[in-house]
Amino acid sequence: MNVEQAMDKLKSEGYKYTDKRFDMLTLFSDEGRYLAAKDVLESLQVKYDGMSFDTIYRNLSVFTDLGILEATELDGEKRFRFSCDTNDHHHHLICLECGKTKHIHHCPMEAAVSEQGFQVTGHKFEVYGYCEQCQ
Amino acid sequence: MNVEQAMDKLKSEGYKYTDKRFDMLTLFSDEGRYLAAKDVLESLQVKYDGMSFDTIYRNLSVFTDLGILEATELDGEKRFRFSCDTNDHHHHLICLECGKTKHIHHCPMEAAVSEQGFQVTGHKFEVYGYCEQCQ
DNA sequence: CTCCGTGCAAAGCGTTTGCACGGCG
DNA sequence: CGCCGTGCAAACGCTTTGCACGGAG
Repeated sequence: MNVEQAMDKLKSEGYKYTDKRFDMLTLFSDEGRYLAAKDVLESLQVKYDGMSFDTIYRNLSVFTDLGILEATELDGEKRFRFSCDTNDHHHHLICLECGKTKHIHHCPMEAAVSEQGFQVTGHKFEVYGYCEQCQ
Repeated sequence: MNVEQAMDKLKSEGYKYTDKRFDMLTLFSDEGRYLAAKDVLESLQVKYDGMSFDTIYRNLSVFTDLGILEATELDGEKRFRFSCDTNDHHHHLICLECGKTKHIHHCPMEAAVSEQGFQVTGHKFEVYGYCEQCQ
């Protein structure tokens, strides 16, 4: 998925084109890492003067609902990243400093769970630390 | 670790004995599952009329600092459970309804991470779903 | 012209903190 | 009798929501 495809998806679902949505998606596409709402605001308010959290949050929510972004939560803060190819199930190494990620192509679910009577609906495997630049 | 050992630890670290602390620890010991602050309040305010979140949060913080409780975060809410034996590294199946947990004795870290240049400081592997009773 | 997207403001939720008092040691 | 633990109240950070206006289609 790239920015154009994401905007197409928006339109096909009845959402309108706006420069701010385009710029938000471009930001996520360019960065390719987890960003918090405040990171998005910081980036966009350079260009848009009155830009506030409301629009950010509302659009993040729209994007996530449409599967354009994927979300995780760290230290009570939601973070979002451009959705990776969903056909390729994987997990992330996440840098606690800059939010950059690396893929982990090993999913522990296969080996881990042999529980009877527990209906699994989801799982989370994340490794935290510091990337080469941030150490 | 049991309640008595936990209270001893508190004393040895210079913290005082209070009924509320004892009851909080007893609750966590009895339940043996993840509880949110509001769950603790709900349980203790039956016995203590003016009981408020302040004490809960402050003591949860103390307990966690001393390693008596372990914490995780789910849906923007901190949850705590009586610390399992720390010698036995493991992860949890967590019921999204009642918070009950089962241990997963397989840790994915060994198999997963062969990244160069990434300094790993922590990891999280949790499986979510519904236990037999809550399905 | 009709809604959707937006900014503004205020509220929401879980959590944290300053203060003064009361109780443990 | 000193200091820690507590309740009260207020503030906090992040997020969500009601409202009215302006811009996309």
